[in-house]
Amino acid sequence: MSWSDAPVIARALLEDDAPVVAPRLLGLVLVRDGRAGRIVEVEAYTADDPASHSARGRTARSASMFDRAGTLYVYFTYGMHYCANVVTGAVGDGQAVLLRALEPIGGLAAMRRARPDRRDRELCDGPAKLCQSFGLDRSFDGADLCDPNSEIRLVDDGFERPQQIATGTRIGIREGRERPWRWWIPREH
DNA sequence: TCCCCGATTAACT
DNA sequence: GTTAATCGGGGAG
Repeated sequence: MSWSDAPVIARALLEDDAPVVAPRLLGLVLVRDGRAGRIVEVEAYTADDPASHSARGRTARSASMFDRAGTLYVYFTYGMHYCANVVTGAVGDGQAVLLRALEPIGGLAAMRRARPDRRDRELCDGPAKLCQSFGLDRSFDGADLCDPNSEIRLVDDGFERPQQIATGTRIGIREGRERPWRWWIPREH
């Protein structure tokens, strides 16, 4: 099945705690405006987690992180970058999975235009890079990834489950390092 | 109101 | 390995 006619995932797949959902997302496909990328690296964040934006309760920035599973949470950081998350759990939980890296599988031309002079493998190999390639900003915050008519969607193209999943410490955080809440599909090479 | 710093990236040495 | 870029969030006062 091609990603272009693949169905959106069932919301129930996301209605569990972020550390449970995160490895589940590996291999699924993010689709927006003719662009598609297979999820190859994720991190989990929860409300009782000092590294999470939801740790100190709901704020204007993190509000969508407390919405229902399948909501897209996009935040702005370092004065120039956006990062995208898939909200999980129940309404009010404040849990999400950060999309850290995708493998570009469709709409490469549009991605190259969004990130000129980069190698293809550098189009989506970072949380802010994938947002650049997909043109994501705060206007996408709150979108529903499980709505088949949504501008941005999460689909399952039948890709076989990854044979190997690696896990380890999350990147770029100070507190919460004892939680091995990063998962990725090891690069074939 | 002020001030510090970040779930990053790219361009250095 | 180090560091500048760049600015909004949110805690402190």
